[in-house]
Amino acid sequence: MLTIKFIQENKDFVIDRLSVKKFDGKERIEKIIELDNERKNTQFQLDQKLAQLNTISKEIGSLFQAGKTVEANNARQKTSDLKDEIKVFEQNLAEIEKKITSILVQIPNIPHTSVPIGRGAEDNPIIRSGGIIPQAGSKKFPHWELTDKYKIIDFELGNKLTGAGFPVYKGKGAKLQRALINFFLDEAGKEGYMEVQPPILVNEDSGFGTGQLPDKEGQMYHVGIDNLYLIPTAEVPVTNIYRDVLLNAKDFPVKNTAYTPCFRREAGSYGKDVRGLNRLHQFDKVEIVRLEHPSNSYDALEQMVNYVESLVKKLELPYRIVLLCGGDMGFTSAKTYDFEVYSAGQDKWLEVSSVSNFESYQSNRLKLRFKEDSEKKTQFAHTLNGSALALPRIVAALLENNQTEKGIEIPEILRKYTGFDIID
RNA sequence: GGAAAGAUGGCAGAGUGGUCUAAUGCGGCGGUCUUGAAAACCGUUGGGUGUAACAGCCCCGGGGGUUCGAAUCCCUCUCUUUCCGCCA
Repeated sequence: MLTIKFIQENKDFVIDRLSVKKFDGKERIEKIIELDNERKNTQFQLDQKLAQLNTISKEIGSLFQAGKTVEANNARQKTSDLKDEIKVFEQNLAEIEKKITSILVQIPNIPHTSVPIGRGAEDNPIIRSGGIIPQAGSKKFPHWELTDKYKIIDFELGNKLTGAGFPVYKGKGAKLQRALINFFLDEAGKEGYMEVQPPILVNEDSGFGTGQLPDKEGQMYHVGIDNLYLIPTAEVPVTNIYRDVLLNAKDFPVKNTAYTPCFRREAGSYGKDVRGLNRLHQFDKVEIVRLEHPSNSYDALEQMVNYVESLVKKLELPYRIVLLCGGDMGFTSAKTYDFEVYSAGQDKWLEVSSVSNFESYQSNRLKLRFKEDSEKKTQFAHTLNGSALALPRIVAALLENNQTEKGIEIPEILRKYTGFDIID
């Protein structure tokens, strides 16, 4: 979430930038400023009362030790009013703080000044593209027909075991999954990301830290009996490794990567887009997470985009990189690039990665700070992350683009991971 | 799942109701000495809030309570360790 200090000092700027995200924040911003002033005032009065009580208590202590019991007991009488007043201030303060937080978590991150204005996906500028879109010659089948034909992914079986959106990968289909995961992790390792294997269930604090809770609760599967959530992305556990951590400026960059299954309820999604591998409840993803000094986070974002680009190039997929406009951005992000690959069987661009800079929006929630050697004050670190990459749509594109009469050709780079050249 | 013990500063560890604004040791930082280093000695050493800067206030696992006063007593939750049970 945004810091109150920043809101206090940049009120009009914040309101203006929020409007780029199609968020009308004027009323809430003004309310927060008002409440924060009230908070300071209440805190000050409470502190004064506490100071008085501390003084009296010390006096009573020394009176008792000096054996002056009568005076001590007299002094004790005086504290009762003081304690009542303290109680009132404490209650008021708690109420004000609760109100502030409840409004603050409703306010999205403000987009970076380089984010274009726009309403939705149709307004996202294409930054770069590459690869060769297969020419329409022979008929290209959608992947759900290919997975059936070669018996590599069984959607019906998943329905039986769990429900829609939980496919079973079989034979070369399963091996392809494993190959992609290993390929992505190896590449991330070469790029300097340390591999971690986090839990895939997280607690409420973690969900809050990265911004899934409280608002997007319905997007996550919840294990009620233990009050834990299945992660929608490795971003959640990996970023929360650094919750309540105080780093040194020298520690940057901190680079982690993780493979995890991801679970999303996708409540409200239905229709054509959910066919086959396009939208699943459980899928595999390798994520990269990076912590940065604020002065370097936008360079880091470009580096991450270049890295993800290198992956789709190595997989020989036709791709394009779009910069999300204000209206299409996520709640917590300050700037996001999406990667889309072209999938010939559906004649569609499929989103396979989203790379974002959250600036200090997450670290404020996480209390993820750092300190310069020369300075006493701590600052919030910047957090960034990106998919590198999400598997299902990569698999869909590979199947649809690489289909031939003989079968599905595996890209050169993956062959040492799969152990086979063709799915037939 | 049952029983017991425990959770204190970067680490180790004392403190069981009133100079605890937490002893001591290690580590870190600065200095003296030295050609340089080590050793020794001296000093220093967290976070939050707040302020122009001080002051003040809060933090001894989390939350609540008792008391004029809580690291210390009570309740509760979480976690750790040991033993038992179960078990990949």
